[in-house]
Amino acid sequence: MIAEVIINRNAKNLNRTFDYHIPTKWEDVISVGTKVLIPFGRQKELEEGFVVALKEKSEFPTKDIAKLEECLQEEQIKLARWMAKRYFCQVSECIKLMQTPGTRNKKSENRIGDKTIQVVYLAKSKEEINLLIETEKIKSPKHQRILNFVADNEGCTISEIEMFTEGSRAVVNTLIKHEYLELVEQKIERDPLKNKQVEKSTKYSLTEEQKKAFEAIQKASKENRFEEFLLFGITGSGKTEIYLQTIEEVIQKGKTAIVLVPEISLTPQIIERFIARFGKESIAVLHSKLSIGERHDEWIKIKEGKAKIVIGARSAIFAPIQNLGIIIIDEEHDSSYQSESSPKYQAKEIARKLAKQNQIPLVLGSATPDLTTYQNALNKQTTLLTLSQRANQAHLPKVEIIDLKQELAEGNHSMLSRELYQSIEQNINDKNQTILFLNRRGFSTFIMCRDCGYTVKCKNCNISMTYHRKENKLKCHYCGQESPVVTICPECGSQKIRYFGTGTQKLEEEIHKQFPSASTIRMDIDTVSKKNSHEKILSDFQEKQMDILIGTQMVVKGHHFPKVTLVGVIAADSSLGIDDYRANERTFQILTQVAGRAGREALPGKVIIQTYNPDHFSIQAAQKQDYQTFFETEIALRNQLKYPPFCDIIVIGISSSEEEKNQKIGNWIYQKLLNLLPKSEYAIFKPMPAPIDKIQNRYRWRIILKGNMNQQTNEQLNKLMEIITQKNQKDIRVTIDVNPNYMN
DNA sequence: AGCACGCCGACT
DNA sequence: GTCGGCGTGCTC
Repeated sequence: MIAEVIINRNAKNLNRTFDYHIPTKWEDVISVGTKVLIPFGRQKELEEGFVVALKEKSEFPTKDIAKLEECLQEEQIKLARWMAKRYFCQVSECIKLMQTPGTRNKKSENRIGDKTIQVVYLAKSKEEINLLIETEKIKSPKHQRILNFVADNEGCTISEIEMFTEGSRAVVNTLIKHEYLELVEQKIERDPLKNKQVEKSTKYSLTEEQKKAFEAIQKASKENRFEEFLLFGITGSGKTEIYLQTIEEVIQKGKTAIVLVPEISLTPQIIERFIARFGKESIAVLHSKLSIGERHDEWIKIKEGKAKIVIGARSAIFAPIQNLGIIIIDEEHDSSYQSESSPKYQAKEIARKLAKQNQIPLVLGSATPDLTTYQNALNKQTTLLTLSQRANQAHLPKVEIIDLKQELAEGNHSMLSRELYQSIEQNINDKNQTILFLNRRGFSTFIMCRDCGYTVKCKNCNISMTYHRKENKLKCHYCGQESPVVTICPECGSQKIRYFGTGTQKLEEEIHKQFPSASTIRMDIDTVSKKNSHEKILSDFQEKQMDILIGTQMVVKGHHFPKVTLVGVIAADSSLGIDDYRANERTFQILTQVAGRAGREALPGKVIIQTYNPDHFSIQAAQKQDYQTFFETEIALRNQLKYPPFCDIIVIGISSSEEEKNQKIGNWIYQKLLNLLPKSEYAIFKPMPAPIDKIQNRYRWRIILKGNMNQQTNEQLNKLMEIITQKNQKDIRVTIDVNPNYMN
């Protein structure tokens, strides 16, 4: 017997199968999905691969498979191969998502910089790492950077740290390998749910609406058939209770469940509700803040069938769960379900595929559904289940829109309108809590010379630098580059360098100036990057009764503060001006969510939205919490301009370190596309520089296609990619993105 | 990706 | 003559 094997490494020209002979003793053991070690080329070490097909004969002289290891399911291999075509990536990249974290061959692991990073490292503490750096066992600055980064991420207690270091740079690596093995044997105790002691909760009785929704899902589940549901309910309408009761039924049938939640709202509160109902033994949690080791343990817990419910972010859809009974995707409109790095998969799509395969229901929940999802519901492809009442009878907050143009005209140049100022003051006096939302981090968002118009940009990226007051540095939010503060114009020598634009840091400072007695806490990427700090900020805010929480997107998702009665949106326009077909949708969604944060219990809530576009329909609809009107206006626009769901936007991105190369290959691809695709079905736009035309010293061009991404086109684009890979122009990278999250 | 081969210039 | 730097091409 011959096995077709895919090498477990993501090099473009290895994205194909190789034939290997299966020794007779293993003929019964090896099947599609088995992980094998094989001799490859002239390499001394065995290479890791996956069997993706079996056959009788090969046209090549074959080598023998040398070793077997744990395996994936045939279905998973099929899914990976399908994904590679669908999302224009390597099969091995997709398989990577399905493997137990931490078990992957070192050689095939991530790359940082341009050298292969190889060794897995476990250290007991940050001190230990510092010692390694001091004693010069770790020399290169890259090592140091990685170590610092990892140590920071993991916190500095007895924790396990993954570290990758270059090739066979001997000393460090042997040392590291040695300790790795030792510590694996010790099996450090780790449990992401360790601190969760929650009292058992019981079912709530459902309202009529909830009951109807519950029963509809229940019916599909009982009949063992695929059906997609949109559970459309405003904040507080009791979606979670429906999830819980549906899952309970599924588990009673002896089946299991996957619950996807946006990364950012995978908060203790959500997890606690599940633990309270089902107990923590039967729950596995997967999210990006877990260390590799913790993730590994959760994965094993699922694989061994101990966990019946998987709660996790996007990638949890690949959890190795058996006997799946339902998939639930909460906040289904959230952009984090689409991966932004390769493989650029959409978790909703994968979920749909799995649900069909297993003949089980798929439940999408949202208060502000994705336009495409709602359109599907209207077309009856998806069953619409509406929850129109707030279950706890809390009132909808009062939402006011403040016109900042008018504020300016009346001489108020501060970032707080008079109305918002007074409301905050009132709220502080009443000892109630306030959330202020501003979707820009840092202090000042751009820096310009008043005399010559020069703006300070990142030297690697064509992007304005953001001033961070706390570190007193300029930072590039794309590549992380830092540079010292500029006071004299590098172009004309003028001293009239001015800092414009407001970020969360400046807002916090301003609040301190205006309300010196108020206690504030800030939450954005800069303050939550450390493990558990997200959790800590939220609990500090709640328990220490702080007056004001200032933050970006992440303050608006999935938590529940009974004492927050005022929410202020500092600049509702920040997401409107972007050249992106989803700008209106994003604005509406985020404003609606923000509004949902205020007044969730006995206390009435108030929301103040400051904007320069008070008449914009996204903002108007958000004020009234009126999804219908928003949907009707926006869907008409999409139809008129031929944007999704009426069409797919296919972005072919080209990047290289020399702009001329982009232009050249761009024109070549453009010509190919003109020949390949039927003119009547596709609008093909000429190659052009991308809106952000340089990131990390790479120039970026793109070609935009509008049309339906059908199977035929998909195949043709895959063929095109193959030709491009074969031409193998080093330094040039070509990517294909279908309906990307961000058009930059 | 990794590894060898081969071409060419530099140097004991 | 031979050592090593890098560009090229192949791996079942």
